[in-house]
Amino acid sequence: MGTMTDHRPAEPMNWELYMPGISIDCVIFGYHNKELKILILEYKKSGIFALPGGFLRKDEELKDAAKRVLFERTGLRDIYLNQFHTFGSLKRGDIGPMHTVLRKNNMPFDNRHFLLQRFISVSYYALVDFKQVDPVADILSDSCQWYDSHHLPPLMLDHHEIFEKALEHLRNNIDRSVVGLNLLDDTFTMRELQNLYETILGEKLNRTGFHRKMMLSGQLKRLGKKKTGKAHRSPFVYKFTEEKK
Amino acid sequence: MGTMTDHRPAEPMNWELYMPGISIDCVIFGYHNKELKILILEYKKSGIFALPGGFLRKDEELKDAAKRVLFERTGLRDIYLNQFHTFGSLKRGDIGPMHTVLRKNNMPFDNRHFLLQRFISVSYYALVDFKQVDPVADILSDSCQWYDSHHLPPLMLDHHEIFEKALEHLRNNIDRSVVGLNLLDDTFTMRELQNLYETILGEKLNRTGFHRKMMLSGQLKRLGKKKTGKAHRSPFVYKFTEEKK
DNA sequence: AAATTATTGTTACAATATGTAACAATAATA
DNA sequence: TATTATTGTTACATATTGTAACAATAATTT
Repeated sequence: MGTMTDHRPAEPMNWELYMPGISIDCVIFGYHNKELKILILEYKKSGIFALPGGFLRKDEELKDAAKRVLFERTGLRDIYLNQFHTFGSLKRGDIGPMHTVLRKNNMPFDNRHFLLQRFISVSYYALVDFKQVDPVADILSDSCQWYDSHHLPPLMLDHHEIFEKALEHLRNNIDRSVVGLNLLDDTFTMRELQNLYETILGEKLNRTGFHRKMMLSGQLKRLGKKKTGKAHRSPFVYKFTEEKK
Repeated sequence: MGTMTDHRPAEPMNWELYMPGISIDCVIFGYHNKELKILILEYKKSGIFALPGGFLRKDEELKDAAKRVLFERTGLRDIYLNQFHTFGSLKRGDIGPMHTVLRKNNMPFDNRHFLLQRFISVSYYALVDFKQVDPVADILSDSCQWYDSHHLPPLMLDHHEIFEKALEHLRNNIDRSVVGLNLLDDTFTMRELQNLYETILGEKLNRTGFHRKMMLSGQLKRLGKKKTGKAHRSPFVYKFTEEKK
């Protein structure tokens, strides 16, 4: 976790520079081995798991704050980001978990500490290339790891609800080429694209119907053939006509 | 403008009870005479127009805050509400307009006044029965009026962008019966329903195709006939099978 | 009372999209 | 050379959508 690079801010937080009561949470999706993966933080010594998140600087655009969080966790810039909902449930005001984190880390605080107030969470989901990501833990966390979306650890506060809503929005957007562009390699076979769809939607799709729909959609360009080494006809490889960025 | 009832809070705001930097803005849609209407506030003596909005109490759910704003402006409870986006552009931090409002109203303030900070706006759209609404101005405003969505006055800050995004979401949700349930009378003819669709979508629809789609959707129940007084066949009246609430 | 008018409800048919099965192509293996 | 597994293609049934034609009918006009 973060052995290669460390994007953590070196200085401790100066809370004066941040908007109080507003947090940014990110559901970071990756795709590997036919599994939809999510990046999850574990707070030091507390056994508390959470979505990667951060705060909004007073001089910063919302989306830039989300980009900053993503850079700090993944080292990647120019990531696909989509704001999907803002969560403000009062049970988010449960200071228990954060209280535990501060105490276990021997950090000084009183009950009016920035982190112990009620927070409204503006939430984004991100689509990243699993292979390019080097997950980095932050100053309060001892790990930042990919988890299969079907085997998430118990998450803090309403973070599981946030994940579920993000997945719902991802499913609604699956036909936009930006999904495949960011979760697959540059080139892929039709079966690999179908596997991605089936993983995200959580259901099997008809092979020929899928093939036809994709070819008619106009978002794919067929390239050469790909030798698989298997005892059967070799598939074509495709790429999206749209540029990644 | 609030001649019948006044839902304004009697007491001046105690800013201590509210989350700083977080506002709630509402795009309130009504429908009348084949026009999509929006409720707009005009601040006293300033010529500044804005969406109805308010602030989030520290002990209040986000959606309850939006409901409170709606009640204060329309006198209605149990309104259909949908959170669609959160706006946080730095240009929202432009204190010019609010500065003007406070000054013109001879309200004391300094540059750290609650209202002069940067705000993040969690935005909802609402669907209300035009005929049941009695628009009420608030303490800073001298009017709260319906405007045709095609003839809105110039709006404060990014409020026009907020309206446009709300309309986009309304258009995406138009096939859900909740739209017709809240914008039309309990019973209506097929033509009246089609008029609503055409107004919201901003385009003409094919009559027979619309009729068939609606009947096959299963969300309509046909009642008796309606004498229109016009020299032609009288239409059926319909209602939605789903209950209003 | 019969013809006219305007709009509604229904039917028909074409065009398009979707679900499913059959079949041909082919790269490696037996 | 035959076998095997998977791919690309074609075919056909079913469902959906776009469009036009036509029949029904409530009030008005003649």
